[in-house]
Amino acid sequence: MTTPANTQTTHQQDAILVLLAQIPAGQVSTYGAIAGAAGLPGYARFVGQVLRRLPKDTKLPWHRVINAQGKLSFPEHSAPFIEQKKRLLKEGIELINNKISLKKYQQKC
DNA sequence: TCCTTGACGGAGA
DNA sequence: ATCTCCGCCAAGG
Repeated sequence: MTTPANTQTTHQQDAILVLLAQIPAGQVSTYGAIAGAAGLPGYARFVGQVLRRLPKDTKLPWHRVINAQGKLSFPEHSAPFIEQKKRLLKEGIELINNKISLKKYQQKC
């Protein structure tokens, strides 16, 4: 076989994508929570990098991932911010002052 | 190989 | 509750 060099992070990336697909509509998760669930505590930033690399036409619910503060990790005037907020509202997630109540919407499982 | 960047998180003022 | 600073880790220049 050809030397499978980079397997470690690649495998973890796949785990992150799987967890992302696990998030049901109407609920959200945080970068840190996904990282921890993937067995990578403290890798919140890495999760962000993985999502950033997702293709524009991905079927994965990337919009259900927010930061630990319950807010969207995009500038309020940016296009992705508007798009994410739009999708969340469409799923029945309530944003109060551009903030989401993790208490109510964060996936517990 | 070193420095900078980034869809983060948490503590402090 | 808002803002700033520091620590975290991987990827890119």
